[in-house]
Amino acid sequence: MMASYPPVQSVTRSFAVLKELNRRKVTTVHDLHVATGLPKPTVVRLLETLIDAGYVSGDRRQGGYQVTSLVTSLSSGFHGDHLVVEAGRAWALLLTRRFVWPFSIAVLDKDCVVVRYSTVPDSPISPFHATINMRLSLVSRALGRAYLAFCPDSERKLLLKMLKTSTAPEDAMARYPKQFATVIKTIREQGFSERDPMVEPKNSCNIAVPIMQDKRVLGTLCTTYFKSAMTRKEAIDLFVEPLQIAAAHIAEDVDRLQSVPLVEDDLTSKTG
Amino acid sequence: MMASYPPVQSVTRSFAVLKELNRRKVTTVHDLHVATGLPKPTVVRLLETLIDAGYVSGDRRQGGYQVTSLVTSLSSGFHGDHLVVEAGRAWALLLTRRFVWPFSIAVLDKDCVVVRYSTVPDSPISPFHATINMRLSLVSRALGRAYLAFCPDSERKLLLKMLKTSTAPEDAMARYPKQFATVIKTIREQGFSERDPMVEPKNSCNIAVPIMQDKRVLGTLCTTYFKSAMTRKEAIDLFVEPLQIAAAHIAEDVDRLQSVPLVEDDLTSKTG
DNA sequence: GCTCAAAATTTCGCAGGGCGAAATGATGAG
DNA sequence: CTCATCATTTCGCCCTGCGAAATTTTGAGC
Repeated sequence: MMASYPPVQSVTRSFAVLKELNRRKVTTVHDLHVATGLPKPTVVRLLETLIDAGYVSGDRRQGGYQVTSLVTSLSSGFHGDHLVVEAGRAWALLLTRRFVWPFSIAVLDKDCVVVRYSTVPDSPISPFHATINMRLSLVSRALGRAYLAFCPDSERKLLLKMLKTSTAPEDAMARYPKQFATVIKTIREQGFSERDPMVEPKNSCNIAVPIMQDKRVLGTLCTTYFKSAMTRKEAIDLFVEPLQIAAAHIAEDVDRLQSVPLVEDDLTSKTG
Repeated sequence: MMASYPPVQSVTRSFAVLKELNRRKVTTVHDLHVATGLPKPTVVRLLETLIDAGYVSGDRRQGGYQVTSLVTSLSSGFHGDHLVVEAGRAWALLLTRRFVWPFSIAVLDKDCVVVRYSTVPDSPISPFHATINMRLSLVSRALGRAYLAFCPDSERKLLLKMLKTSTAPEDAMARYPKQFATVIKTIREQGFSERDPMVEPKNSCNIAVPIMQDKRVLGTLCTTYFKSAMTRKEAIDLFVEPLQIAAAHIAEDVDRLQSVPLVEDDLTSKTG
């Protein structure tokens, strides 16, 4: 279809508002005004339309607005997510319930990773955190570095080859193979990755681990924390082990989903 | 907030279009025109806006239009789904991949069940099937009947008491306790439920099983098939066991998610 | 390859729907 | 109680979204 119309302005605006509402648990009119640049009467009008449609609830007295369960109708037709994301969602929620900090899952997409699941909206202490569908560098971001460090050598060589020609500023270190090899080596030794300290935001840091299956990386799992809330050492002591345990469980769940028979005679034929 | 504006027409329309796109894998302009009642130029204009925003892709030559992975940004803030839904999603997808027919998961909500997950968009052979967020009768629908039949006696008595005053036509049988008790007894004996044959659509049927935990029903899982594609006996032979096996796995996953320690010393203290 | 029904796309004049500055109201920190 | 700030409401205006009609495209059937 060759586009015959310009985008419908109020529709584009309403999706910007809804997307913003999905980024946190509760959002105010002011928050939406700031995030979208829309005049407040416009924000209110669109909010009221979303409330009328059932996708949003709340008002000022409740501290703001939030999405309702009905928003699942707006994405229920998309099931193309990786099995690792399907299997990992509940574990990420479990981690946020246990530790309160936000957790995310990312998968490889060409020469970067994409956040496919995030519990940012469920965490009351959310540093600026990659929102869902955000593409993150394999070179400078924790979620990406965990992928690069733990994927098979042949895959890493291929990815690094692609990254050498990348013009993205955050991929710059890929053009210094020796320096970056040291980074990769350190990550492999310690079993987890962290964001390049040169990359914004500077008030937070994150820790990521790979989700492995048969020496392949299915995806990566990470948390983010405020530097003001704990030291790096405290964060490592607190998060690395639970991240690794959860990653192992996610991998087990993927295994089971891929191999469990659903009929008794399938089981019989396998043991037969 | 007291509503100060009428809903923005084009916004309401665009969500109706997007919701419809989520109901199936691929949708045509004609399909959307029929489902929403909107004139085709209006449908095309809204579609182009959704494409421009990245939530939809495709065109006539691809057989129609479909939602993209970006729609997950429109619901990512909602995480209030029951753990049974989180745990069950991947299993439902697995079932559809294995059997091609659609599968759904529902949970209790007051005096009916609500479909919280459905693989209808992933199944090329989708009979009219309950879409996500649809409320279904406990009395006449398979997903609801499976709940009623297998929940604890005390809970069933309470639900039946509520249902006796229901004016919904599909709950009518709740007012004939003896007749309905026979239905419940049969379902318990055979281990699965089916939709009341008097309820539309008549060209399909479904089979549902409970997802049990400690004698409580966490939710229900079902499939739908065309009567023209197989006999009732063939459907029972094909689906009941896999449904029951998948339901057992889902329940196990819920158990593990609720109880697994994420730190080694938690594990130590438990075994200590 | 042609016909033709049906679906898809495009045009464009029009009017009313959506807009946002300004005004007013509500809230809560100090 | 004051007052800064956020929330809500008003309402005149204008340009955005509309949809009938026209045109184009598609593919089934022969």
